[in-house]
Amino acid sequence: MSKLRSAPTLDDVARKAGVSTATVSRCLNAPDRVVEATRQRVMQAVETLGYTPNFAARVMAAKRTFTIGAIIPTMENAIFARGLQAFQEELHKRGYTLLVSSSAYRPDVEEEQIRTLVARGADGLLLIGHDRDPKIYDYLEHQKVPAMVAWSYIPNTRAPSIGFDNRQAMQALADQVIGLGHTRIAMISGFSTGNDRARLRIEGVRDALRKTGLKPEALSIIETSYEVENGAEAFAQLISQDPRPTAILCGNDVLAAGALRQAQSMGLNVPGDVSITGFDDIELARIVSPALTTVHVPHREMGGKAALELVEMVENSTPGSTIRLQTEIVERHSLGPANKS
Amino acid sequence: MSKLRSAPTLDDVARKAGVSTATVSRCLNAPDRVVEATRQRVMQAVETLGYTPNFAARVMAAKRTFTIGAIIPTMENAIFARGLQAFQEELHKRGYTLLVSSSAYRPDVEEEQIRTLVARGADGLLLIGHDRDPKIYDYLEHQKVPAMVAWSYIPNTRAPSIGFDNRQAMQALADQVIGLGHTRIAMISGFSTGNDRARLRIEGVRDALRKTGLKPEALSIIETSYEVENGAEAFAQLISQDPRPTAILCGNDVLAAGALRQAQSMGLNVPGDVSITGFDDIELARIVSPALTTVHVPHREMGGKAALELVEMVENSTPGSTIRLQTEIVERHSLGPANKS
DNA sequence: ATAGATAATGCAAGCGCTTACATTACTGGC
DNA sequence: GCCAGTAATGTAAGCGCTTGCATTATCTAT
Repeated sequence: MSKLRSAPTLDDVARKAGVSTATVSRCLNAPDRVVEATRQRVMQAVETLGYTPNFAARVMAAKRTFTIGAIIPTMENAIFARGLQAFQEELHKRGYTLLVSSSAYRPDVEEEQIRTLVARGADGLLLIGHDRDPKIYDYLEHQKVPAMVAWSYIPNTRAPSIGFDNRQAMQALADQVIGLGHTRIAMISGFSTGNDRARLRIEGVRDALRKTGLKPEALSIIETSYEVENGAEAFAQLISQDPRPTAILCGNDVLAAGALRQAQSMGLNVPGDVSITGFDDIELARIVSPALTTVHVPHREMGGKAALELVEMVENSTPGSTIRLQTEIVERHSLGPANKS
Repeated sequence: MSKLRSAPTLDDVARKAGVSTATVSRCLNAPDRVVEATRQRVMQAVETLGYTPNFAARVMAAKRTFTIGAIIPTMENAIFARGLQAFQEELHKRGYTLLVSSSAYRPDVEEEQIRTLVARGADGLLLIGHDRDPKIYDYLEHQKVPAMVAWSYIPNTRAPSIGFDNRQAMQALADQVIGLGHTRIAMISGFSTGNDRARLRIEGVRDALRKTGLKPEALSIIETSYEVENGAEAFAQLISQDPRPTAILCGNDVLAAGALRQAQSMGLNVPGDVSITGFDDIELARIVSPALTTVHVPHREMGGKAALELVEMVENSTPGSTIRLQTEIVERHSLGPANKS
């Protein structure tokens, strides 16, 4: 029976070049183990046949995929984009391919994605934040797939992490807000269950309040999902309180952009009537006006180092180290002194 | 020699359940071809062993990956995010997994990514825009990997596409601008080489100009890459012309946001002194103030339908059909009547 | 009961590659 | 020139799964 015309295989190349499949394989994976003349002949054959190695077969034989998986909560806004880009670039330099999927902030979806990625043979995984069912860490351990957590820094957890201290960073910002005379402070946060970053940022604000003798229980917080609309809505709700807050700290820039828009559409001056702050310092923070005073996160550095660290874990079976990055407050124009009215 | 403890295989499950590997395989892939009692026993074994099928092996044996690849120009802004999300959701419903990578608008990178995705056995590919080396289409054809183009609508091309008529959409917007009395019009576009969307949008503006007897050659255009900064810079350059343009049409919302910011920082009122328009209607368009008058693109619809269409091509080896979607102009506040000064 | 049909299961041949090991082709030192 | 030593290449055994076909168990209608 004649073979159907289909993608050429190693065998076809070998036959065409008059060598064994082993030699072809070596040409592709370890060119220096093959003499010049042969290599040329083989490469010639590869070229004319338009041969592309079959990934699955290669993986199967070599037990390595050179693939790293990453699961991020969302792709709809730019929060993770820049860091992920750096992650991918660094990975690429090291010969790895990145597989990305997004979980829409849903733990069940995340778990499914993790399993999918593992089944696909990801050599390692990048996860965002620490909070997740411990069973998942068990599973990963059982499958011997190293995982690294990013966007968070918490030592002594199941997985090593690279990130910043969300709590401390937010506290520093709150300190500054308080220093400007604000006492009626409110907060718009992402949902804090299952999201250590959101949770710790809230704690950070409470810490700052406590430090200056303000009652942290009095802090009114609205938790919502990270969308502009929701930021706007939450703002409307908070600002209608009596007495009205003079500063509204937002869990991220997206929420802050929403709050800002709402303030403006309500005819409120920012920061004259009310101050608004963000977190992350994504591009958006500089686009809105007034530009957002926010916490700058070293996205690219985080992504790049995460890649290095993860590759190290994969290749040398090391446990991986936990790295703390610094954030800094970037003062722009959405935060001003409290309006003592 | 004792086997190293490693992930359990089909064989392990089969042995544990006292059946053949074929039966286990069927339990997993076609449960109704196996009798209840056996299935339970097998599932039990799967459970206790913590078995996860090996993807590469499955692919190799089944010649199908249930994977679709997508290569988008960038993940750094939200232009493709929403559409891709819809694409992914629809794919997921149909049992497919999406692999995404970004090419940073570079043809060479795109080509490499295409090859990678094909080598990984993607059953189909989603590409953005038509413009690319014909060799790539040859390659795809040779490898028998169906590809669908999105974000563009051009009939009778190498690959079927789903999208909108960029030229006509931009012309409609330009018509409106002209209708408002603008005659000195400038444009900030993305690089048009290798980017049919950018190219056609420019043509659209020229068409509108021509239609009303204005000279299309007089249109000054700055081409730059799609970043806020560049939009700002281009704006500064265009606005310094004498006579100064009264309307600046931007190739997308990101560029428009940059232009807007620059206008404001130069103390120019938008749209009082100069009108600015965008394209795409991403979230950003509603966040900036004044909110952008722009062209609304049905991102989610496009993504969803692209998925349907591509799956159809993959599963039934159909050539795929080309679908045209409608855009509409959304009037917000960055476009106003020409200031006859 | 029993032949004949049908459902459930098992057997075993690949899928396309990598790689340990075996074989063959070159080196240079004498 | 010959031999040890090394470099280049070939041989073939899997990797873990799916699936066509063969076999065996179960059912239906007489």
